[in-house]
Amino acid sequence: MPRPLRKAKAAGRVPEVRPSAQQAENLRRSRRDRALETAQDYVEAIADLSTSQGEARVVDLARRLGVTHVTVNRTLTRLQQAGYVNTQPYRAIFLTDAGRTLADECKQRHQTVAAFLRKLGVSEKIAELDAEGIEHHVSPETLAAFEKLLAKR
Amino acid sequence: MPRPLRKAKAAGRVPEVRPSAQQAENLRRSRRDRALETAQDYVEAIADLSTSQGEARVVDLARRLGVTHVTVNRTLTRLQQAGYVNTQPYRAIFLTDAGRTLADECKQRHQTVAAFLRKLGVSEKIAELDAEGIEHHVSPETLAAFEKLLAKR
DNA sequence: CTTAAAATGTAGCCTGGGTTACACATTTAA
DNA sequence: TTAAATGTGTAACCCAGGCTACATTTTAAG
Repeated sequence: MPRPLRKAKAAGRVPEVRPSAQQAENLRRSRRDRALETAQDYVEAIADLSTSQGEARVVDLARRLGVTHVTVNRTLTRLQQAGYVNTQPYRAIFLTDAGRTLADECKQRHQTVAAFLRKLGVSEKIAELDAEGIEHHVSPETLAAFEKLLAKR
Repeated sequence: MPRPLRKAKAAGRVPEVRPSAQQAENLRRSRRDRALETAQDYVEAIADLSTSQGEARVVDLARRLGVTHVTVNRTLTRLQQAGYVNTQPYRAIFLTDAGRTLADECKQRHQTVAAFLRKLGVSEKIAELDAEGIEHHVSPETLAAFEKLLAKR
């Protein structure tokens, strides 16, 4: 008798159909969120540069984001279509109202996450590093929990 | 007379260390990490399925990860090249030692992050959801800080 | 005022990760 | 035993987000 290629299906058994579906949904959301991360990183960088340099230019963004100016350029096209920025050839980049709102939210959240990590005893540098990745996955509920702990003492 | 073209920057050159450079480096790391997230999600899912179902099949993975079997298939090819899994056509998927090690680390870290969030007062469901995204960005130092707080009380 | 340097734009390529449509293999039930 | 159902594989496409190489426009030095 040949070795069975697969195990027989346990008839009538319904082992945790839900958990798997829930997990899939979580992962799907994780991936969906990723589409917004770029926009958030960009508007945050543009806001910062506008403040510190007076205006945001493609090269500055490229330096700040750690990519080439080509990537910045193409991404800005998408962000403009999405309504976050206004750009004109060879001119500085400006945030729309929506972009500014998003930037403010992101900056606030980033600072909360970083401060939270520092409060836990994480070093300055690592807190900043981890916050950069974590911030995009923190729901309002979790953010509130972070703030609550920060308010203590 | 043609104007001299700008010389391309030497590849691999490290720019001066500046605040902006630091931020760029953080973001670069964030992106680099993303390349590992998929591997982690897959080996974790394979490990879980192997335990709960006796073996991990493509369809089960697809269901669990919330993608089609095509995506699973292509990703498994890469994971095999990376040395995390062993696959044969029409057969179950097995983790290599490296894959199992990675899976264990991930599972452990995921549970820590989720437990940490719950301890902060985040609801079960949201804790699970956020942990799914956050876990990939938690450095050993931050994980240790999470564990430390979990040990308290 | 010229012109080289710097900034910006464009073309084209790569990879990862998602999809649908269809082909082929295996399991299972009649 | 055979045919349908299920699982797996492959082809071909899409989009985001990296890149290099080259072209064009601005800007700034002489």
